[in-house]
Amino acid sequence: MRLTKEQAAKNRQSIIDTAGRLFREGGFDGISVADLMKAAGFTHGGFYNHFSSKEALAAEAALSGLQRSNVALTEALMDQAGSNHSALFPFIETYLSSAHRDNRADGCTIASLACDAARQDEQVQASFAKGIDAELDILASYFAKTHTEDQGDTPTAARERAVQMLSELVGAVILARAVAQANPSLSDEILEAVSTGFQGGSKRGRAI
Amino acid sequence: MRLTKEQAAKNRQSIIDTAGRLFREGGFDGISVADLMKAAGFTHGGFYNHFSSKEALAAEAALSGLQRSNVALTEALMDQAGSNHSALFPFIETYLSSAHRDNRADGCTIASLACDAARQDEQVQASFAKGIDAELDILASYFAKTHTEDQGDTPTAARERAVQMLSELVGAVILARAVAQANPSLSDEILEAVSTGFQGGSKRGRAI
DNA sequence: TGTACATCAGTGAACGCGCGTTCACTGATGTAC
DNA sequence: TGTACATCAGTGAACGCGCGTTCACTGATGTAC
Repeated sequence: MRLTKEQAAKNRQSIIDTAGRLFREGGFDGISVADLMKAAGFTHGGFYNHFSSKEALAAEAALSGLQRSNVALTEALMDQAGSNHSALFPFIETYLSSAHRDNRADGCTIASLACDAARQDEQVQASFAKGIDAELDILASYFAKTHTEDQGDTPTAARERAVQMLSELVGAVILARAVAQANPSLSDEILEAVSTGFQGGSKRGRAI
Repeated sequence: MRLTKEQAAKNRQSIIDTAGRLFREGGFDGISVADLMKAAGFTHGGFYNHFSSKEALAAEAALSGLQRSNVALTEALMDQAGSNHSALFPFIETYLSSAHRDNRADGCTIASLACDAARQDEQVQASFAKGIDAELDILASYFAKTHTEDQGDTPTAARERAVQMLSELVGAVILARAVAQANPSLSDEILEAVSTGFQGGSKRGRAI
């Protein structure tokens, strides 16, 4: 039953993609290797032909998920580069939507798995470090470009704002998810309050 | 070997406290009932004399940990009520310290377990909803009291600011922990950037 | 207050179960000649 | 280009292990009379 190299590589990527979805949904410990392989359309015995351990797959799946989001963010910011309004608005609105809160499998890898990452080994944390650092660079370069004249963002200040914004977005989605089943109105309130803050409706003057 | 009612109640609380520490450290799935009971000084067989399931203990431990933090926060804000500077500064500094990042067991229950809460049953989420809502009320009433004259915070705006601040603080600690082992300088940068924002050093005018 | 019995927190062995990982095997692909 | 053999992705049974939970048992406490 040996497969072509291309097919084997496709299957490997399919396992990584499926793992990404299922890990985001249920956590690294919430899905077994056997169920994971089944979901990808294989039996579990072949797993170790592709990965040295479940943890190694976790690191690859995390990196893949983070990079996919970063590519999408970069494209979204380029699409609207010439627009009057902030190109970040649609991204923020989507990120803080109830749809994103309610669909972990297809959502942000950071919001789903960052808590677990604190307890995983260095391989997994290295994926998060790479993905988060890249996302911060994307956001910082956007801030540096769009705000140089009127708000005087130095590269340092732009990076600081990127860290602050990512922290707030990630925190909001995590909080909203933590209470979603028991208190849906609190969950909605969290998403809306943070969204309002970024829309410039807040007294804190945090309009983008 | 029957114990006095007081001793039994003490033992029960001891299990809850130990569970809180170990759950924050390793996640709800990261510690077994047997190890948990051992850490509390008992054999595992007696567990079900106190709790109907591991999940029920998780809900109790989460609520207990959240309430403890809320009591501490309330006291900290009262202690400094007459001060010139914001009474929140010390809280924020402690929250965003590397000591807090590196000691999950004794730290904030939200920052440690909120991601996992999204995947737990409604009992656990109810604990988070109760604890988070209470913390938001504490912060909001602080904002409403200290900023009424000069910044015109309505109760609604105060609550919004509470949600935004808690999201950013929780998000920052989670991000910092996710990359701590693989990229310590990125981890430090995250804590410092968010701390700087709250100190009013940012261009975003977010001074408390 | 004293006695007899029910209660129940604790012990430690045992339960079934699912986990991550290993293994012998299959057979089409890849490669050396 | 054709043939012979090595490679390796996939299969499915099996491994040891730790998990959450249950159980029979112990014996001091709590309670009814």
